Amino acid sequence: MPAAPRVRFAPSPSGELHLGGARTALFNYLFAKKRGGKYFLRIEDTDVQRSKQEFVDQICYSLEWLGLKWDEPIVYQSKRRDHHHSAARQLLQAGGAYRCFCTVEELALERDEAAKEKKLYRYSGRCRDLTDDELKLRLNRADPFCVRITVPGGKTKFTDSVYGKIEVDHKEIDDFIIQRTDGSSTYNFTVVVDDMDMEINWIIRGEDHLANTPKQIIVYKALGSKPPRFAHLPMILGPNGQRLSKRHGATGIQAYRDMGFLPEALLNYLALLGWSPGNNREVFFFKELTEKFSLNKVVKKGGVFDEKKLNWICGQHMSDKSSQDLLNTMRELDPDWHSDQDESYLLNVIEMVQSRTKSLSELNEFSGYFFTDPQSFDEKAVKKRWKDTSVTELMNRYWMSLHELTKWEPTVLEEHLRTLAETENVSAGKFIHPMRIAISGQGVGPSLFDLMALLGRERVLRRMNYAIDNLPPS
RNA sequence: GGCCCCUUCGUCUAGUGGUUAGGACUCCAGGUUUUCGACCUGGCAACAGGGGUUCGACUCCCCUAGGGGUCACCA
Repeated sequence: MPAAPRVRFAPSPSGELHLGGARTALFNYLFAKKRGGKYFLRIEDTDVQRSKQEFVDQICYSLEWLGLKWDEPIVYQSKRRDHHHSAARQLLQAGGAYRCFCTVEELALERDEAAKEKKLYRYSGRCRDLTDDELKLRLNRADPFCVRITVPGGKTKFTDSVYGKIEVDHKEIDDFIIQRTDGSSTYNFTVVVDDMDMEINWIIRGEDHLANTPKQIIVYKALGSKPPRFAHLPMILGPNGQRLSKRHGATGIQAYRDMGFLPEALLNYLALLGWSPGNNREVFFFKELTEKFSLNKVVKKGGVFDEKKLNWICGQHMSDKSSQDLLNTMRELDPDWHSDQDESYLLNVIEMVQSRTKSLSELNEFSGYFFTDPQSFDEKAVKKRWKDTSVTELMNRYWMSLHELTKWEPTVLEEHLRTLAETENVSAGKFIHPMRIAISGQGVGPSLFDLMALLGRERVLRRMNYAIDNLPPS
C-alpha cells in the first residue's frame, strides 16, 4: 500500500509563472488529488538578488486563478536558512562534506584554462584531503571557505516515473558546493533538505531538472535518507522548437487571463500537452482530469505550445458553461461588466452568443450590439446583402408591416417575415440578411428571430430606421 | 564539447510484433436554402535515415542524423 503522495510545486520568484510552471503545478496537483495526497507550494527565494515580491504575488495569484490552490501554508525557503545551515554542519561533522578554501578567482582561472585546452572542467578536489594542521591553520587565519559535498565513487541509479531507468556515473559529477562562502546554501542542497523536512515523497518537476537528480540523490544518501520517487515532465516548447523563453512564449499566466481564456480551458489544454488519457477525448472538466490523470501516460517528448488549439478548447468550454457561470466569470474579470443591465437580459444575451465564442473577450466583443445600437455596418456584409436601394425599399415595407404585429416572439416574427417574403415574391433571405445587418451591424450572429425577440420591438424599429436612412452607403 | 534524454501527419497525440497507422487542432471542400467565426460531413497530411533480430517490424537491438536538457559559490 503506497503512502499518500506529498508533492510540492517549488517555483523561484525570479520570474512570472508561465505555461511551463503552470503545467508542473497542474500535474503535481492532479497527482496528489487523484491519490488523496497533499500538494504544497514552496517559494524558492534564496537568491535575494533575483527574487522579487511581485513575482511571489504573481505566482500565487495565477495559481489561485487557475484553481491550483495549495493545501498548507506556503513554505518560504529563505526562512529556512537555519535548517540548511545545520544540515550542512551535520554533514561536515559526519565527514560527508568538507571545507574548500579555493577562491572564486582561482576556480575561474582553472575553468578558463580547461576551456582553452578544450578540456572538460572538473573541480580538482584539492581541498578534499587537507591535513588537520592545514585545516586548523586556515581556520585560525579565518580564511573564507565554502562547503563541498564529498561525492563518493560509483554510480547513481534511479527509476524516473516518466523517463524510466537512469544511470549516471559519479565521475560525471563534481564535488559540488552545498554552502557558499557567505554561509547561504545552494539549490541542490536546499531542495533536498526542504523536501526531507516536508516529507515530500514524490518529486514532479520539469525535465530540466533530470540532470540534477543524481546530485540530489547523493545528498539524500549523505544525509542518511531514502530518496523520494521522481517524475520529470517534458519541456513545453515555443513555436521555434526551443524551450519557452522570455523571447518566445514565456508569457505570464495573467496575460492569458487578460486575453479572455477560461482557466479551465488553459488547464485542459495544458493537461493534454504532455499527457494523454489514452482515449480520443480532448475536452475535459477539471474534475475529470483529477480522476483520470496518471504519470505513466505522460509522454517524454517536449511539446510545442499551440495557441490555436487552446483557442478551440476554450471555445468548447465556452459552449459548455451555463450562462450564469459565464456571467460570474466575466464579472470576476470586470466587476462592472454591463452592470447597468438587467441580469436576466444579460443571461439571455450570453446564451445567444456563447456557442460561437472562443473566449471571454470574444463574448464581450460579439455581444456589443445587444447593448448599443450599431453606428456602423460590417462592410463585407453590406456589400453582399444590401447592394442597392431596392433592399432599402424592401426593408422600408418590412418596417411598416412590423408595426402591425400584435405579438413579438420568435415564431410569430418568423411566420410574419416568411409571409411577407411570399407576398413580395422574394426569398426569405432577402429580408433576413439585410435585417441582421440593420439590427446588429454584423453579417453573422445568432438566429435572426431570436435576436429580434430579445432586442424588443422598440429597439428593432429604431435600428431599422437608422439602417434605412444610411444604407446602402453612397 | 562531456553526460543525460528525445524522434508517428505542420502542431498535440493513440499505437507496446501482424492495423486500410486512429483521434484532435489548423487548412481545404461540401452541407446546413437564416448568416456564421457555430454546427454536421468529407478531404489533404506522418512512422527521421541505415543496418540488424524475426515468417513478419511504427513497435525489439545497434549505428547515423536531427532536436532538447544539463554541466555555476542561479534556481
